[in-house]
Amino acid sequence: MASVTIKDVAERAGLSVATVSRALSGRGHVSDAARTQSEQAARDLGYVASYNAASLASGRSKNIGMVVPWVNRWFFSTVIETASTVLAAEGYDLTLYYLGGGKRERDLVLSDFLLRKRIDGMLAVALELDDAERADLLRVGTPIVCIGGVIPGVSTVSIDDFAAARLATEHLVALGHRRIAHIGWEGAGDFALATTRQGGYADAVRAAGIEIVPALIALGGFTTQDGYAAAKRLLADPRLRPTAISAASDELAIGAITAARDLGLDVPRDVSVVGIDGHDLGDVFGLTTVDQHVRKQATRAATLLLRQLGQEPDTREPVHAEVTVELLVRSSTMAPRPQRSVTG
Amino acid sequence: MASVTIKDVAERAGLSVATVSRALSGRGHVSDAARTQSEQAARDLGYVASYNAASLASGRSKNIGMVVPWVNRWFFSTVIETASTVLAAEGYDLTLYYLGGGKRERDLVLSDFLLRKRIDGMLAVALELDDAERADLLRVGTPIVCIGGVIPGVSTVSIDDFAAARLATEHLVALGHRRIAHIGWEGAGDFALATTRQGGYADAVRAAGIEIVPALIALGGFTTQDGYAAAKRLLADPRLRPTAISAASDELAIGAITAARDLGLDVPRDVSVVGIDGHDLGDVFGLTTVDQHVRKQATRAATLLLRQLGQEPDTREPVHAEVTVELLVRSSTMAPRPQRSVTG
DNA sequence: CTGTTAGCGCTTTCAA
DNA sequence: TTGAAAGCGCTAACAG
Repeated sequence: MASVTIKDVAERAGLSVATVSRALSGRGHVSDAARTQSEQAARDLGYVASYNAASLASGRSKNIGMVVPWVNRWFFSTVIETASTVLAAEGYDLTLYYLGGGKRERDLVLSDFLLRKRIDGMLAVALELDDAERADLLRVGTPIVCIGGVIPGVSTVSIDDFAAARLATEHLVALGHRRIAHIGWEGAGDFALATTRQGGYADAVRAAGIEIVPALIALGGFTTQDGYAAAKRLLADPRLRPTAISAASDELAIGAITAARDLGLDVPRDVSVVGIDGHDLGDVFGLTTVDQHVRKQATRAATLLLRQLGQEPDTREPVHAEVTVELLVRSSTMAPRPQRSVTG
Repeated sequence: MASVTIKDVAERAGLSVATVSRALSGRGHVSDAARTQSEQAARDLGYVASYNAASLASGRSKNIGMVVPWVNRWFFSTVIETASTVLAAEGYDLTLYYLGGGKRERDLVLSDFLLRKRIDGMLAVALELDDAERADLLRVGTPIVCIGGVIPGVSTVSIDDFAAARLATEHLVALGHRRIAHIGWEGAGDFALATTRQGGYADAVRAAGIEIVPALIALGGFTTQDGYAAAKRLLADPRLRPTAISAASDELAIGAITAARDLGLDVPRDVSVVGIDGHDLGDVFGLTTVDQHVRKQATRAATLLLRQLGQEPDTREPVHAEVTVELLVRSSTMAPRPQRSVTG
């Protein structure tokens, strides 16, 4: 337990503590001899530097904080895995701040945990802040990179949600669908409709000269279960019965496919379903989707954050990187069957 | 940036640094007056203690390390969310060590990251170690609690995997099934068959006087895709065609259900499927399963770890807590239809 | 290139 | 109950 310190290494190597520190950390110039001896001594003793001491002295903690509203959803767990891998390769730890609890937990994380100088930078995943929270965070001065959501004034990696949903919906329109439902969630912020997936759906529908039917828009949660419930409502009601569903995420879409099957409907013969994500399970469900290249987004975000850490605080500038999405056609979409009558 | 230190708080409160430290951390006795003043001054100044400095001085870091082989699988993400919530409530951060990369990343985590005195304790999720790795970890002396897997000599929260799989399979046997397939993965360790889900399956089958057909046992990966592929193989081959499938996890089971549907088979009329987990999606798929109460397991594990941190190092003793599983019957299982002929 | 010397911000004896 | 003082283990000027 009385762990071996840098002092022990220095003694064994016959060097000063400072030289060993330089040799092992790679900061400052050291002779090859000194480096070799230091490394040898460290290895002999099984020396592992204390992060805390190093952090305290240097102000750098080699730790990134990641704030997530969920872990148990594909987008988030994929971002976590990817970012973790990228960061670990550069010697960074990843401390996870899960906002899943209530308002109190959230406040605690935002006001306390993140300020304790434990992290060098922060990856904010789909984090929506009010003005006060945002101001608080910015004041701290730690570099932040957002992914899956935008915080004004902060570096961001994202896709064009509006365009992604429009693309998905346009695919349905191009196949000849006219009664297209949307399953999604409420957008946040003032310009929600202009920037969100719901907005993209509406835009594509309108552009096709189709009237928007509010009853065909089901806004709710994010989970597969929510998608299942929404689709069941939509598809079971003979007055609504869409020929296609444009879902705001693959999880919602998979729920919709399952609901359709449970109603005895064939996908895509009776109803087409398209999602957004590029979910790993898309293959199994034959899901046509708009791939948002999540791993690429996460890699970019982590890389960007790392780069900002390397820059002087005052040279850091908010960067916006947008990843291009891609339509991935599988077997959950096709042209609608000719309908006898359509009840509006 | 020039952040406010405990010294600033002490000055404003008109107290010594030592007293403020005691007041704010709750260690040692302080008068009510001193406590109130310290807290007030801290609030006024927006003081947040530096974890690093506190850690260095006290040896406690208020940080738990969690080692996971996956994030993007239900069991793991659920454990992460649950443990994170429990730990945060006690003021602990959670640093995630994802072992997803290759052998090199794994070694790095096990030999470096975990030894840097950044964590007070460790939650090891389904971590399988060889003897050398185990010895290394134990030598460090940080309290460890395992979940979803056992490390000899280390505190563990788990279920009885063997019994869970036997229960699932017995349920099929009781319904009258005789051709029961198993989809799972290779067990590790010497006593694999005696302690794993595959073993439990085999035991139930044998106990029913049914001969074990190796071709009905599909061992492979852990994902829904793997379950899908395995089931498709099993169900498409007329020489094999089981009337029921006992899957080692709900994800495999969901894959199996999807495969069955794609083959035009009705679940449960044509084939029954049972899983193990209590997956959130079980409802949507009507999946009969053996609920292993993951959130309860995770809560126990986190609580147990916290308790061990409170004990003197030499009073700590490995504890084994076993959570009871429960059969949850939904609509993916039923009695087999009378068969004309069975080709063996 | 290397050693000496101060701390980093906090906790914790030890006296008072 | 409180304060003074001595570190925790490391890094970062500053000389040499």
